Amino acid sequence: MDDTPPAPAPATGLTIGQVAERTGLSVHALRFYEREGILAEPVRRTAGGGRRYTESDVEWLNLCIVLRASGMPIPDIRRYTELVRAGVGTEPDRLALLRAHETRVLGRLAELQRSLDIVQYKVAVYEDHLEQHPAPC
Amino acid sequence: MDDTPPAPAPATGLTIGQVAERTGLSVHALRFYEREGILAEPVRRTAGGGRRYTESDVEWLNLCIVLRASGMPIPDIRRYTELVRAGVGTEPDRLALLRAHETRVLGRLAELQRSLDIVQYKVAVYEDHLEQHPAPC
DNA sequence: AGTTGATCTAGAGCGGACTCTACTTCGTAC
DNA sequence: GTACGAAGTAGAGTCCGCTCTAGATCAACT
Repeated sequence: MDDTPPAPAPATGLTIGQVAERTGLSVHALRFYEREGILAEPVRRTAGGGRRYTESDVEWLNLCIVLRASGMPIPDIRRYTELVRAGVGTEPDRLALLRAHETRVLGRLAELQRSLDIVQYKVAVYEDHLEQHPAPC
Repeated sequence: MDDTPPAPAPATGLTIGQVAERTGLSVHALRFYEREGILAEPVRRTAGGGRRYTESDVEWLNLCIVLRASGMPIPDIRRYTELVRAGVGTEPDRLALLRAHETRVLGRLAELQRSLDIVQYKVAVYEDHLEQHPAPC
């Protein structure tokens, strides 16, 4: 019989290249993250084995990027992902994990700020110095 | 002739262990930093080859610690150290280096703050949620 | 003289987060 | 069909900043 379905299902979703472009992650990093188990749900595949990401995959990745940018190690992101996957009932644990991270980030911010103060102090000292002893020669 | 000098010269200065204690760096890290050439001046040695640090070595190390804590890579610290060692005339370069670092730190602070905002938003969402659907039995 | 315990050097090893390689396969274009 | 780029896998390699090991030496104490 003659059914020639115009590529129905598999054409849906974003390729790994498109997701790389949108998120700023490399395709290598995307595959790496998947192997590390930090995607909320398994990525769908085409018949040929190609990954097809949904918009919500991209949103999840954006969260992962934020967590990484704020210094959360991959194992912690994995733990959080697992809680989300486990579904209803894990909310208190997720909250605890996020709160702990919040605390770490606040600490890091404070430390950075302290260092910045010192750097700025030194900058000011050099500026003063150079103002009084301009171009040497 | 009965001179029993009470350990005159070599007894001066801090041992590597003492410096480790004061700075919080490990003795390994101290030797590593020296190899990396980020000490302002060569550390003095006892007859037997043991390192003896001065107070100003410790001060310099404290600066290095601040620079590291604010994310300056070791090669940049080395560059700064070299400028300081080179002495008078390198002040403009040192200032430029510190200003560049200041800019990076400011950027990092902004990025961290953005991430923190998102984390705190999520924390708030979970808190709300758990307030309305308390302990799930 | 013997036993600690701290230090020395040179160099290997580690943990984290990717990044890259090698080689195969898919899908579309000509 | 064949040529090409994008994608697949498994696993090795890279970079950074230490950290640790091995084996020798040293200073002080008993």
